Amino acid sequence: MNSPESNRVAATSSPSSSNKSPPVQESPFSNFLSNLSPIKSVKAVRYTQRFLESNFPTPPPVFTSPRIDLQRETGLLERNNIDEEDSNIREQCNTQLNVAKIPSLEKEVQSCSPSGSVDEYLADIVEVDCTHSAHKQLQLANEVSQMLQGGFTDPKKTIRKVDTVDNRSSREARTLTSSDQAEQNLPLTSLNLVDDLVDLRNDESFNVFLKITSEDVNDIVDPDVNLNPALGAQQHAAQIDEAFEDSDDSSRALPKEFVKEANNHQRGIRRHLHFEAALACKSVATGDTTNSRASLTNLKSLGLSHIESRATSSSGKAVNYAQSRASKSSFSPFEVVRSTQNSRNPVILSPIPSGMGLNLNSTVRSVSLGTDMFASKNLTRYRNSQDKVVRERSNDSAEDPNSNSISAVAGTMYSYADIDQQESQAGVAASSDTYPINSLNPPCDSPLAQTEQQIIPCEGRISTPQNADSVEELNQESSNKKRKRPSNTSESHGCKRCNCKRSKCLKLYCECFAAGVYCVDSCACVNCFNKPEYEDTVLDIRQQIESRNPLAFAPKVVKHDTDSPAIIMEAGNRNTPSSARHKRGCNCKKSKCLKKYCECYQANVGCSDGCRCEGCQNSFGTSSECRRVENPSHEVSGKDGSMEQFSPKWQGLADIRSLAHCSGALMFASSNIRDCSKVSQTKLQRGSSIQPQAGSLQWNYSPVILTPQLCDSKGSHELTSDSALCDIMEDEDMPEILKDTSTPLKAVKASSPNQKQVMPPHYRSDSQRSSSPHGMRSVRKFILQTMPPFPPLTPYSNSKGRVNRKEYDQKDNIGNH
DNA sequence: GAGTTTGAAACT
DNA sequence: CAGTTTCAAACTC
Repeated sequence: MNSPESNRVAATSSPSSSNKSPPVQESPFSNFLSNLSPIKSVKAVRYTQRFLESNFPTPPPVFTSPRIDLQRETGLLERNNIDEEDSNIREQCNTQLNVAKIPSLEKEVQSCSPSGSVDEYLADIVEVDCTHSAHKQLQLANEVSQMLQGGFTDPKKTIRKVDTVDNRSSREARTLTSSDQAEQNLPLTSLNLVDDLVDLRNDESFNVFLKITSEDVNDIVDPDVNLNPALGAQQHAAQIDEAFEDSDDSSRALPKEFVKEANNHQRGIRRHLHFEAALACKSVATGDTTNSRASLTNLKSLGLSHIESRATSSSGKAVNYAQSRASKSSFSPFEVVRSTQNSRNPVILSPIPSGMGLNLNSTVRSVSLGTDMFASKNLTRYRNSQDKVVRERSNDSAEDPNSNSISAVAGTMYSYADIDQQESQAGVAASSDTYPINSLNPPCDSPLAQTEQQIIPCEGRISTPQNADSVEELNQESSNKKRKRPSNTSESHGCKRCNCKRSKCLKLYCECFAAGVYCVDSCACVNCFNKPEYEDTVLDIRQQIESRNPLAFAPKVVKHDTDSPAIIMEAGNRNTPSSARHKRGCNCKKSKCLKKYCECYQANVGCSDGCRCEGCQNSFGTSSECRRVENPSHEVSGKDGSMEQFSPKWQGLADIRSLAHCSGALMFASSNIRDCSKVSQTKLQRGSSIQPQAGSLQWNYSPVILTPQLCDSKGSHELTSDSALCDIMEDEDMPEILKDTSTPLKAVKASSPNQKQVMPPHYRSDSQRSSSPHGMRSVRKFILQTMPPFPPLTPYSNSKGRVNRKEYDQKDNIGNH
């Protein structure tokens, strides 16, 4: 093999310990994984410790030693904050028992946050959340559960360590970690541990443990449910639903739909999460802990809620708090997770399900989140699920959206997750469906899929009821689609299913890999290494690819930023996102950009000057008058000189977006960004009532069409605000990386920074907003996520660019009028 | 379902 | 950086 990965593997020669080899392949990768296993071990140890600490306020004194030893063994020094976290956990354990303090605690955490800017921005959200302590309480419990769940990625070695310390603790730790069935498949050295875990499931003590974890919550979760791998997702949902009904806390009672939806959703998200977690771990392994805040930013860009940001910004206090709350949580995360782990699907089950998209790939990797990152992820997941539930509930009650935002139920999601790979796949599709959009092209399939996944993963999980329905349909269908790529259906359902034969799904040829998701069982790929078991390999390959092209995993389609709420509103009926453009542009020769060979066409975006296509007849984006203004000649004869005046903007925008993704970590480092977020938030709120719809592009960098309204006074107003934002962002603290206009195409020549400044809060699921008043809040989160993408292209972020922008708008107005 | 076409990705 | 090869999706029959 000449492939990079093969070379790498060769370089790292260690005896293959893999008991689980890829379908056909033997295992150079196993060796690779084995070499990387220490990283996992460290991570697992840490989380195990956390778990123990949270459930046992006085952790075994010996416990720290193994960890330290492990660190030494692995040579990982990224644990600088472990002690800090430990102290935080202990400290919080003493105070967290009081549920009433939860809201205040979070606030406190915020105040303590070094980041300041972001935290401040989030503060208002917290306040809202605090008003609903009941939901919050449940939320925290779920968060803890999820965190615990996600934290134990590689329990095997960790458990070993723990066993030596404390049998009881280790036992419990196992329970937690055993949740991942996938682990059994991992080519890790401590395989025997897996067996123990399996046995543990049937062990009485295990049930006891589960019971203990759930006692505080009135035994909401039935251990049997969780332990029964055969249970279908609906069964789990039903059982959990019963649990809720039984719960004394009315706030915990959730509609079954919520649970089911959450379940489906979770499964869908799972694929995405793998990478995230892996990336986080990878970052940790690299020892880059200098910019946890930036990492947090990345997470946010992936859809993290403000909770996460709080947690991370506060040096993981929030997380620790959540963990400490684990014992108190109404839902035992472990239980839930365990049920998932018992599922048949070894591959899909991810120790660290995360709701984030892959954009972490580029961003997270560069900046290690360390422990905080995982915690943040978990929190994010949890919160998203909560949002989802809340939203559904709000449909019935139409109450304050914000208040619901934190209601806790999310934790239940995991109990349903991953009955098997098929379901998992369906879940992915579901998650995709949940993405904003009325997908003409479901997120996962179109080139946008990548973008969507990267940006909205978490958001997408907040699915609307109809999404849940579609999810169920997908689940049913998925079983029949396995190993067969459904013609035109995979895309329609927003689920990526590759068919790779020779790339091992470790190249961008693979849609799954390119989209930053793991392949699922329904994929027809051969010798696939794009699976959680090989996350190290995947991450390594990804790094290699990114080393060649930092934007390789950036969204291929970027949206034009002029979409203010008003614009979005106006553009709601459009399905030809003229405002979106392909990052690099296509290079079509024969398809005339009228077939899906063309990435622009596939993404439902119009070609731009960045494209090098011949005989372009791309109809996307040309239907709108603005599009014609933008490129009068493009529609008929393809690109020509006439586009020049506008095309650079698009390209520049795209590039900026991409850069933002790659350097998203840097975003939050700047306090200015916070300001921008605020502004954007304002905009968003104004447009929160928008009914979006239309094409798949709407979400994410959704291609908002430049409608006449876009150009009118409203648009101008927005632009003005944007300009202000631009000024702010330009002036200070802009990381060089963001300033760097270099892109593969280097197309950002004269693009106006203003274009980018406008936050597109709407790429979030429009359906979500339309269906729920929560949309506003969601948008807010999204803003936090996406604000980073507006780095000023230094040379061009000047006033001139703004002028150009205005001119552009004026043209649009003229063209429309 | 097999074969062809196509263009992105990877390679040289 | 351009040309070539590889690859897998899209498409056709």
